[in-house]
Amino acid sequence: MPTANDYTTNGFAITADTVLLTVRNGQLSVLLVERGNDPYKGHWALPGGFVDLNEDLDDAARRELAEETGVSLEPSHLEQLCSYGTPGRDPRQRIVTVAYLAFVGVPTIPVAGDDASAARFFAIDDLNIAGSETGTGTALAFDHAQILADGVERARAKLEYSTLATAFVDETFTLGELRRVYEAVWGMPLHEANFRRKVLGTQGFVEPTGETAPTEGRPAQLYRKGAATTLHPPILRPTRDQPDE
Amino acid sequence: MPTANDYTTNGFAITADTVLLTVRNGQLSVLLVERGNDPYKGHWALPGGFVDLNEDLDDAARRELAEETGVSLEPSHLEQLCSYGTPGRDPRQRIVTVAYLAFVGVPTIPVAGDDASAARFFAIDDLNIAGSETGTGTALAFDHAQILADGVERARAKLEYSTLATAFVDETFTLGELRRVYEAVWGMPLHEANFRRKVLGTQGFVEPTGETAPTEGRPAQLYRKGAATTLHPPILRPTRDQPDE
DNA sequence: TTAATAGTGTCTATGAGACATTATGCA
DNA sequence: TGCATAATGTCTCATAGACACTATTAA
Repeated sequence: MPTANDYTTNGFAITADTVLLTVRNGQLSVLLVERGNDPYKGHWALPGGFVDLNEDLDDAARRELAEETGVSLEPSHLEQLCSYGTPGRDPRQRIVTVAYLAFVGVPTIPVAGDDASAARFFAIDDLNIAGSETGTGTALAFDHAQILADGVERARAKLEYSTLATAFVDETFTLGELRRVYEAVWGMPLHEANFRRKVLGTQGFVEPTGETAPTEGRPAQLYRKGAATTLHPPILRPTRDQPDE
Repeated sequence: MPTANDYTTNGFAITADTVLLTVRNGQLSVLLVERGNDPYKGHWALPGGFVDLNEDLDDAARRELAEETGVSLEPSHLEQLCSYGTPGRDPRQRIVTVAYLAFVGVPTIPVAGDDASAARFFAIDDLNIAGSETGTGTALAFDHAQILADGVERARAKLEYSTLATAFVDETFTLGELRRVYEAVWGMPLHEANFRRKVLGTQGFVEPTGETAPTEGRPAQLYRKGAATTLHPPILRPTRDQPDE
């Protein structure tokens, strides 16, 4: 098994890093690993690592995620985010990182790292990234704060026009659970009745199972993901009504 | 000046290719270069080439575009599209291509190639790419047909929620010209009166200059790009009303 | 009974699509 | 005058936001 040092040449190296998002305790959260080696030893970073010379990019992202965190992903649940290759972003050599984005529900995640010294979830609001108002002092390695910020914004946008939200809940779920996903990712409360009307009015978004689940109040109908992947019409974020200006 | 062969090692190489789109004669078109060397000698390809070891990715995209086609772009008019790195996509060695997307108006383009044997525009509908119905036999080099298809789809989507269309017209333009951009990119006729109402009703999209331009019929008001970059509300493509199914 | 959440009904404002009509240039 | 395009007005329908109200469970 190659280690990072095998790739330290005088040419380019490629890494594949993954922004794995989930919703835990009502908060949008990301899976990070603590780096066990320099550079940035002891800092938290996105799981990922060097792409092998005969390995496809997304295969590398899945392999590194599994090695460092124990999380195994279906190939379909991984989408490319962006690539980052500014000279100097890694002090060792010229490295171009292809970043991926993944969305999972909480119960599917057995976090246990092999290569990294630790792996755990952080609430986005507790990290210092662009687009997050609060944030204490957890400084991410490399330019991973920027990558994470780009991934969070992509996720927020995709909730509007895709069925992505169903990736964050169990196989069956209530509309309240689905709404709390939207609220956690967008960071704002939604109107319960209107949300229900929009979701049920969008063909193929969810379909009822006929069963109910207990809640604190009245039991809720259970739904499962429908056949649609894109939403017509989209479910838009509430008014960010100031034009650019 | 390094040539491609300088990069042929047993490691990774990075290329930066650009999908440069414009609207010519009412047709969405892309700038391609004819390859002067193997592999794919004589085939048409996206302009681009190898990234230097101490060069930023978007700098390389602009440099290669200028060298091969004579087109100089502002840095701001270039956005990253996606990266393509499947093993075997280039027969020489393992190459990861970072693809960029650019939008220009026709008059800004003095096409003249240095490195490539020829450079010219092709109407998207005349190429064999996904998402294009017709298409004669121009086979693109490498996986550039896929990259081009991804770029075209990105452009179509961005017209909906951004002021991108103003990048395809002159500094001042009529609403008819702007509408014909939308019609060319989306490949469908738009309702003239409703288009006008939506554009003028979107804060910051366009602002009147007070001057007029002659047309075949009644002279049209001239507008220039406004301060907005994103559109609230978006101008959505007409009904693709069949859900996924 | 109260708290809490699920679920329904309705009023209003807004924007989209469709269409009719007028305005203004040129051949 | 006829033609082509620009520009305006208006009708209808669908959807979003807001809000009131009912339903069903547990404590």
